[in-house]
Amino acid sequence: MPAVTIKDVAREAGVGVGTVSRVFNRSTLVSQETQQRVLAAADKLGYYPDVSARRLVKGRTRIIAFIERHTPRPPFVDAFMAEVLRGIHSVVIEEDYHILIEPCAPGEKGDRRLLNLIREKHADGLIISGPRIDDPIYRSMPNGQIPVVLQGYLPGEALACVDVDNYTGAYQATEYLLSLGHRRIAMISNGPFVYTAAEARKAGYLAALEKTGIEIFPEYICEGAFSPESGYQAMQSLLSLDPRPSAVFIASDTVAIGAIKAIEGANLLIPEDISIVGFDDIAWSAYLSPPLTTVRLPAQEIGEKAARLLMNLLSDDKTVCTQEFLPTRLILRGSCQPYSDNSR
Amino acid sequence: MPAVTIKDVAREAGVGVGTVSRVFNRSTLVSQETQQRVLAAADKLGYYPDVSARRLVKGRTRIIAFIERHTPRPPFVDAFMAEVLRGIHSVVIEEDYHILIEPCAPGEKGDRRLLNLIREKHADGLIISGPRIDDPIYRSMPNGQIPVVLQGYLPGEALACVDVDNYTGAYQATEYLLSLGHRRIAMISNGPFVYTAAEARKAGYLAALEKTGIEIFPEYICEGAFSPESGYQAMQSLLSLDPRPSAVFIASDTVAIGAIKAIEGANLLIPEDISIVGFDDIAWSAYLSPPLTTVRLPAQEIGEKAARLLMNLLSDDKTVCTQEFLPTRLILRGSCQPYSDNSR
DNA sequence: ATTTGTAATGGAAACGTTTCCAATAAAAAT
DNA sequence: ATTTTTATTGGAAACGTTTCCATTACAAAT
Repeated sequence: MPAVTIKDVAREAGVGVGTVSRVFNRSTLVSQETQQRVLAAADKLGYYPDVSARRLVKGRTRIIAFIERHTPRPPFVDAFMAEVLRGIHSVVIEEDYHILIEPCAPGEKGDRRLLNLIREKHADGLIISGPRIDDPIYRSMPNGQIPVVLQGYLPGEALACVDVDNYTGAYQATEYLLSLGHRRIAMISNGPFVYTAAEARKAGYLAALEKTGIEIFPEYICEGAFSPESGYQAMQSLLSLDPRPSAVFIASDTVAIGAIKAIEGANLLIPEDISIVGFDDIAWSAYLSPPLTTVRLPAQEIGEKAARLLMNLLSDDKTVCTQEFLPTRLILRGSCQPYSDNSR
Repeated sequence: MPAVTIKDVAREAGVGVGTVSRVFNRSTLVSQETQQRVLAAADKLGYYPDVSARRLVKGRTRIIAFIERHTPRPPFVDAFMAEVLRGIHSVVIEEDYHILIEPCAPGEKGDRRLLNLIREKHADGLIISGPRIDDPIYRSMPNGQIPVVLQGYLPGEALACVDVDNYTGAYQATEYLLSLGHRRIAMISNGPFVYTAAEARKAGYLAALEKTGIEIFPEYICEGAFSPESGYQAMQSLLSLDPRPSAVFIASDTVAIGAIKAIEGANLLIPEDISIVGFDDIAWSAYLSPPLTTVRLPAQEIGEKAARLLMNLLSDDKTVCTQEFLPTRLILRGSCQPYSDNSR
């Protein structure tokens, strides 16, 4: 059974192909009566326009690509990413766009895949997630060829982007620990500092300490790697320090879970011996014991904003390339308490 | 700057368009020499074949759609889903396929979206995730129009599918609790029983009990709803029972987290007062306290298998519609202990 | 010398739309 | 009555590929 095309419908309805096309594009310049006839014919024949043909002639795909540009290992794992995706989807669906997901880890292969995506015109626009400071791709990208919005932030690039305000989030978390009287405050990053989010959170942490005039110990700053395991490791090294920190700001709840394990393993109590503030407010955080005080980020909203921005760039190109930073919120739960000298 | 097409390359290289096309399709019937010339010309002009045009003439998109057919609420949230997606991606990328993600919740809108996806030829094949028993869509799907593999299982449908062996997983989990001497074993499902996975896990649980000849209390069977919150609720109702269960099989780690909270809230200890077995082995499970004994499922492998199956269906249509059920593995950790009469 | 076979190539047709231009009919303005 | 405008419509051209068929050149076989 060969596919039924627009010509079949035209013949059936006794009209020209142009008219059929106009009907299906909700063009107003076709009389009520023929419109009925065309629709009836299409229905009878079971006609649906072929999206590939439409794309060819229109030069538009109505597809946006979501580029996962994280390190080779965890492309989709992040529950955060899933929520962002949900946000994106909820807005593009309104405009009848579709989403292509493309994990393109930095490196020869991923770079080529990303570039080809643009050059072969797979999508009309890109949302790039998880940018790294050391990523040279933005320079080699066919310039201005395709609208891009960064989900994240890249200093120095004139790209539209939406991100959570990592700096302020970290600043407030640290400030909160300071307000509880803590002075030996360590930090474990969510991931390597080549990720701008990790860097920004560290900067917020440092700024809060500096403002209070507290000396900064380099050994108090550890690098996580997105996993509980990395948090476990980092916390162990922190616990071996003398004096050990009385509080730790951990820039990822997932990493924090491993860190908590390490603390328990050392027979220390949270928050009695060590206070903890996390970051992300994943679904599980409220159910840890004690419930984790953490920085909540509007994951879905980030996706929505990014998508909305991209939609704007796609419809009228005179849109300026905005940079939006969405506010976080510190969620107080049970993993912190005022400083008291419980350390050795 | 108008896009450079195959004609430009042909002119530049002094050959016909057919030849250029052949070069780019790695056809062997073109001499080494012209091949060089064409490639050089293409490189000079910066030519890349337009994917839409190619799709139109080939009648193939080289896109597969991943259909999220869960209930309206949580389309992407599941970390499990993310891993499956990763598995899918890792195999389709080898064949130069792309992935479209399409949350199509059951209902008028989602149904139409799913159907249009097929009828407008957005993709060559479908992987449908999260099937529900009560989903009528499979009957209204353009029959045999498009290769489909189910990520999950739907009894009675002659569809290719790959799923985890939920039944056996649940059976083994329950059997384990029985072997520890427990007799009052409750269960909380991962989600509503219209989801085949939830149903199968319940069946496995029941079968284990029946085999041991244990009376089944309907009040011991609770319905979760994918969230920690739902687990919290369910466990509270379980704890109010008299006698309360000495062990609970919870068919989702995420749900289990909420349940654990409820147990702690009642000032009971795991595993001293209640033993717990979860399901899924999410990243956090090993870091709970006590570490959660749970049923691990090969999430990524499911994605790989499903994708591989779909690739087969796409390449030669004589492939039979296989049904694969991947084995689970019970991971013993610290949330269970032999039965002792700690209950009131 | 002629025929046959093979490898390489050019170019038209086809894929299924949209869009533009011309044509027609009807209505309005002169 | 004639011209101008407006509302519909038909259909050719275009979008950028692939594929098929015909052609050419040349080697091999007769």
